[in-house]
Amino acid sequence: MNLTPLVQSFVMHFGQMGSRWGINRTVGQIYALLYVSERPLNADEIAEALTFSRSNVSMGLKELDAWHLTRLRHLPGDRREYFSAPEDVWAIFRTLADERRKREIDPTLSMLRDALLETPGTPEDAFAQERMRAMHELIDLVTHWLLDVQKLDENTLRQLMKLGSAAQRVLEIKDKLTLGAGKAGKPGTSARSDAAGSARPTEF
Amino acid sequence: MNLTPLVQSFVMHFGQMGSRWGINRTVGQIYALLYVSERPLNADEIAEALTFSRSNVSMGLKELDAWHLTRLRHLPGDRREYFSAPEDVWAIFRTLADERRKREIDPTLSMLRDALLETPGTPEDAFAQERMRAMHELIDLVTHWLLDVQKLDENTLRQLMKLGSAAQRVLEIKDKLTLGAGKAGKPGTSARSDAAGSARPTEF
DNA sequence: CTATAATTTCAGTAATTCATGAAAAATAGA
DNA sequence: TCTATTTTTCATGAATTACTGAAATTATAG
Repeated sequence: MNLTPLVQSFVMHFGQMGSRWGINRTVGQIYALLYVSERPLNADEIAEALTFSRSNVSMGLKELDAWHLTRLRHLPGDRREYFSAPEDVWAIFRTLADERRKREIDPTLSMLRDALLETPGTPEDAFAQERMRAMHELIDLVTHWLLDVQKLDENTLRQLMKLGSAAQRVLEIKDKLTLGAGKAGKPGTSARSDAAGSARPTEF
Repeated sequence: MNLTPLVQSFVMHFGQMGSRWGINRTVGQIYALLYVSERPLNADEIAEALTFSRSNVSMGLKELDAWHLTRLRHLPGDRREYFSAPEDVWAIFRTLADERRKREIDPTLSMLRDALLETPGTPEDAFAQERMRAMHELIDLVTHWLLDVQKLDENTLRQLMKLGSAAQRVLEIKDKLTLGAGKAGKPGTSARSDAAGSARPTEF
């Protein structure tokens, strides 16, 4: 297995960026290779293509598995394990968002919640707690919003994203429509429209 | 300067999470301390509070400055430099998003753009390039969307986020309104509504 | 301009993370 | 069950990153 220059540069890039993304070179390169491979690869093929030791590849695959970024399958008449990256880029995006949230956000939200339950003993504590409250509110809001957005199907998501900040306009439109709902709006539509002005519903 | 237990645990948490966020312990702790401090602190105070060497604090502050996460000021009659974290959490969020995009996304987008300009020499290259195209399209879409969203003011953003995935409903509402625009819609409003069905506008 | 205080740089060292090969464990066909 | 093959674990060394104290640089008050 020798890689074409195009694949080489893609793989190398993922290796180098790995450190900025919180994964190591090995893991980055393995993922990149699987992502652009048409067929699943076994660990030996990966080790050979990237000139990593077999054990290093094993560690890397384990790490990718922990991120739920690989699919494992067996080919008939071959007892080796074959790995591939899911093809659906939106699904990959969702997985990444989920995992990063779990690892990078949730622990902090949890810590902040605990801190906010404490009774401040000093004026400094009171100030610090107010800062933590502001941080918690923002993270909580953004996190839940992204969670909600993630639940949308690909087409709706595309539509929403192409809309960009024109969503602001949509909010204005919604307000207009809500105002007119008493006269002409449909009940199901107007019932939902109060979400913008009140607390976020726990579930959609 | 000795820290209260509440502030201690906040600072420690940022130190520990630092590695997952791509910053080191020192930088994380310094930022946490500044964030919950009512008044700006000078480097010696930070070094004492966190028991870091003075030079380590200097490095850490330099790093935070590179992230545009600190404000520097001078107090009258004191030639030392005093540091603080901006109070506006939304502004901090924007700054972080900008910096992470610059460091973690832009280089990859650039690499992908270059790769997509190449003429694939083999069937494997053609497949790999198609995968890169899919990745590029997704990252580009999400990145521009977040850029657009970031431009909204705090209140609009709050409103949008509280709306959550009910934004899907808003899209439906918009469609209804757009359909009815020929009869009742205002020109300025309906002119914007086609954004959802066409390419993303380059600027808002 | 000089003296002094404050900050930064940098070389050396400590600590952490990464990668390897050897050995152990697991898996599946015979 | 036994055996051959594949995968994982783990101790060790290599490489990278983080931290320190001393020296150099920069800034300011007089």
